Amino acid sequence: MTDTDELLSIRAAELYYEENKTQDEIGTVLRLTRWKVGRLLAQAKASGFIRIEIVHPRARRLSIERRLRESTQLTDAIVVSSAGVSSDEELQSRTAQAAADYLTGLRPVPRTLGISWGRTLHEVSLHLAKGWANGVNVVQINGGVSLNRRAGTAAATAVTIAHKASGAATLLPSPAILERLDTKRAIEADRSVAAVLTLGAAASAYLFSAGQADRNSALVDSGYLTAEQVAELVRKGAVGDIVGRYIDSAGNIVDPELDGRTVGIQLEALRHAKTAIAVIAGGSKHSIARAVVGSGLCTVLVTDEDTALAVLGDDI
Amino acid sequence: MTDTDELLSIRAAELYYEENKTQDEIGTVLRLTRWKVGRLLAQAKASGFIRIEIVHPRARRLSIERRLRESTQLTDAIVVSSAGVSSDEELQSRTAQAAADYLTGLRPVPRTLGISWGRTLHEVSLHLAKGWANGVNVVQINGGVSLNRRAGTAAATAVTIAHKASGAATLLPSPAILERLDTKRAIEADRSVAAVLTLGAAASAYLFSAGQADRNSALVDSGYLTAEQVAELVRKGAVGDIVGRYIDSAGNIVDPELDGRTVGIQLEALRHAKTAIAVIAGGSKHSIARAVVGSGLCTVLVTDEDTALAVLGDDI
DNA sequence: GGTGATGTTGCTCGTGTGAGCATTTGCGCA
DNA sequence: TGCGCAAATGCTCACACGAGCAACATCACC
Repeated sequence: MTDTDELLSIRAAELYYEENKTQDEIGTVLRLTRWKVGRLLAQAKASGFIRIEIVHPRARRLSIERRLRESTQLTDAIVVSSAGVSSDEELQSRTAQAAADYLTGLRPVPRTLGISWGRTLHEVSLHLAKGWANGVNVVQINGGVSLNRRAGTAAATAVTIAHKASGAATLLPSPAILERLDTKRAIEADRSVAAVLTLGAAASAYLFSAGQADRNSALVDSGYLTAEQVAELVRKGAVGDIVGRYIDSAGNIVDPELDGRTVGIQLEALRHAKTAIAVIAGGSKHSIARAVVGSGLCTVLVTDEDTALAVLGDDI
Repeated sequence: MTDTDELLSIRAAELYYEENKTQDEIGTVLRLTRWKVGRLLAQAKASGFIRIEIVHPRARRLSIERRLRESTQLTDAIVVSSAGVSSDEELQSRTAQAAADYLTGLRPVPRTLGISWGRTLHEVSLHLAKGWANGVNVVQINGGVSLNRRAGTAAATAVTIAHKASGAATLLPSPAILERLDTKRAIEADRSVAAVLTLGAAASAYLFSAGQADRNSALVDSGYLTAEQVAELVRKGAVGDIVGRYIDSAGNIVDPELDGRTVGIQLEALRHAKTAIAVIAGGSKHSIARAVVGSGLCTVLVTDEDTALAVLGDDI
């Protein structure tokens, strides 16, 4: 009997959702009472036969957001739908848009916003509307001025975000990673750098992205690391980087020596921050997203549906 | 204003469809009146942002079926949903199932059912339930007894369909295509063959599939044609075959000489039949499906969603 | 075969929602 | 500035629908 009922529920669902018939009409067609039809439809829904998707670049997955808030220590989660998305680029664009939206609606409005840099953050800056806030000062929290032709992207990101909020941008005039520890100590000791780091460590909110640990990493692209060095980090357990610092799946620094040569705020500053917004999207960033959320590096996660499910452990 | 409205309609849709909130509740959250929310939802639906799919192996696409009935001369159309289908095999299986269902529900129950043979038809025979009808006699309408190890599939199909309907199967003891015209004439003249052909030409209903014109054709597979011969047929405009006869996109015989050596009922028998059910599924059969429907070779089409859209000319 | 437990069916009632209409708002144009 | 038109808004009404309940069928078990 259950088998016939299942088939009937499908026939009913077709008439209900595709043909917009009333349950009563469906009852007439299928020779059922109107209540039976209602129950069949409820059954079809409960069995997951009815899939309702909101196909729109700005659609979100509220149910996943709720699950994230409930099963992690995140105070907030923004999950963009991946319905109808083919490319990773589109996914990143959607996520960046969502991050811009979130930032715009953030209350209280941060006085100082600490930001990292990268493709994702840059896209966020472009998606922000002019006047998204009034008087937010932006400060870079990790090094990374131009080593290559990508010149100025990091700076442009900070300046754009600040400019669109009628605020000022404070840049961190330092490479991301230095070759020698004492050089790093020296540059950190420099007043112009130290002041920025102090400012960054005391920001009222943070906005940062994450990099995956592979040859496509932004740090490799920018010339701070070689593909081989990253491969070695992966061998040591690295899943990706946050503000230039490589972490393993437990959120721990993978290579203390390398980390010592990395310029930027400490991860602890993020861990203790009241508002730390991580923007992470794309299939290659599932592991790092998991590590970031799992180890409490952010209070807010802005991501795509698939990454969110990976964080929740729903994928296999 | 339209832009904000679009965004609002998405937010409303999320709350309505994902969170099962009432329009009134949504109004409270978004600071809108309950009527505005209703209008936003209607707008979201009208704009196609809300996609409702019935994910089930036996789900059909009634709207496409209706369009087919309206814009072609088909008396009936069965279109199975391709939602959640990954492989062509699954699509064919779903379509075969639907064909079996249709045949079971066919009224008046045919006294004699003319059938072709092939992978698809064989699958239909397997999907038919025992006792799907009572006393239907099955007759093969085109030649094709075993030339290779696939031995007996054609016969098995006919016998299975007949057996499950407590009827008898009449096999056509002839190859599909003969090498010489006079051999074909001779075999046709043989009483045992002629009787079957006469019976087949007078069947009360037909059930047949179609083959695509490429190297994967069943006729190539069975050894009746070489891949080169098929390629030559394609050059002449062939899009596929029906009951062993290759036709072009207009439904005309492509190669009269070859057709003269093909044993089976004439296409005209199908064109004039009261009930001619074509079962055609899979991405490679779009053209042949189009040709069959366009040239009136069937009165009923059982197919998959994508093929149906191709027949309607919705693809590009 | 009787009896209780469980699931199914038919129904009442209240609520959510869409159609249709009155009213207001916004906007172009004189 | 004022007028007229169109679009958006607020509302009434009717109705489709789900929750909850009573009656009934079904089945296991004594």
